[in-house]
Amino acid sequence: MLKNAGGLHKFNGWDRPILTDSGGYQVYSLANTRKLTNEGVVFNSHIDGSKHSFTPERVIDIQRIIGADIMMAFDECTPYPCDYDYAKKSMHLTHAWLKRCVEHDKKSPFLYGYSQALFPIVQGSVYKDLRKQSAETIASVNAEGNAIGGLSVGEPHEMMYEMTELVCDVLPADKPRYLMGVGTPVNILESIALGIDMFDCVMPTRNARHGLLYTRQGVINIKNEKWATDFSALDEDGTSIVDKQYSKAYLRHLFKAQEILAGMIASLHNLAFYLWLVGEARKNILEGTFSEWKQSMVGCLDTRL
RNA sequence: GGGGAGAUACCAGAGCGGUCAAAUGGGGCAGACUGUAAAUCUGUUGGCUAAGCCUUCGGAGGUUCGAAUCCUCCUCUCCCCA
Repeated sequence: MLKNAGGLHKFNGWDRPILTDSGGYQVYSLANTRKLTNEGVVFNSHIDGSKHSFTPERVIDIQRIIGADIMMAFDECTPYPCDYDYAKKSMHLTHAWLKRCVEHDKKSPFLYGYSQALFPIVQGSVYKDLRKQSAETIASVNAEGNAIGGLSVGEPHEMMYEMTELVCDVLPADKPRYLMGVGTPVNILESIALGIDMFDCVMPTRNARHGLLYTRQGVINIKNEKWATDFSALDEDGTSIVDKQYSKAYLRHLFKAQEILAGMIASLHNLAFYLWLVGEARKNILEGTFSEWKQSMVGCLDTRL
């Protein structure tokens, strides 16, 4: 399935795949309100306080029903910092849950006439031996693609890159390597250089809602006063429809007026920028110019405009 | 015409003799955000030759060691009655 992801393949009857997460990240982000056992996780709804539980089996069932083309295994995303003993214990828990996910996945039939891939997730915090061991375990599952979790949770970038590189050396190169939760435009380019093929992140949309725009010249905080009377296009080089349609001053006004449209326009812009960025990366890889191109991009992307 | 209430920083609004450059909201300015409990959170918001000093609480006087706080007059707002 994924080998055809370039074009001809139809996914869930549409032309774009659906990817669902397992809830593993909620185990991390809802740390205050959940109870974790070997069986799974119990947590209270923030909406009405009702109890809910995630187990590896249940998480597969849910993703089946959603019909995701790529389902994620249930894991525990450890926080940073995380002491070695806990990281080790947690990694083994994630591996045990993975086994249950895989078994349950095999047992349960596809519901909508197309197959669903199940990606396992490497853990191991920032410890090299754990990361290596986890990557080997994950690779041995022989899934259609492999994910790296537990990074971009507050550790220094250098550490994140070091772990990514180490894990990429173990995970098969002929299957997608998916770095979960990353990241900034620079993070993405650096990670591609280390062998990553897939990403997902809240950054382009959440930061857009908060007024941060990514461009190839650098980062704009559109809420800043300096844009108040700048009536130039949102992004002269932008590829999305909003980029030339709206001015910086207008978007700033929408933010100041707390118009919901502000977050929508900014999100469209950032998403288009991310798409352009990885598209360029792909092009440069194919042309053998990725390294130089990345070098030239990284210099600008972090600039504050 | 008679009676009453009040004027505080950009706005609203506490404070009612010293611990007040003045609570708290809002607004302004800036920052954070990385498998989305996130249209969220944080800092800052009189001026300077800044651990100190200077000018602020409608205006002008006064009382006091000391006033945004007490007294007198003035100006202006709002409410009730006629």
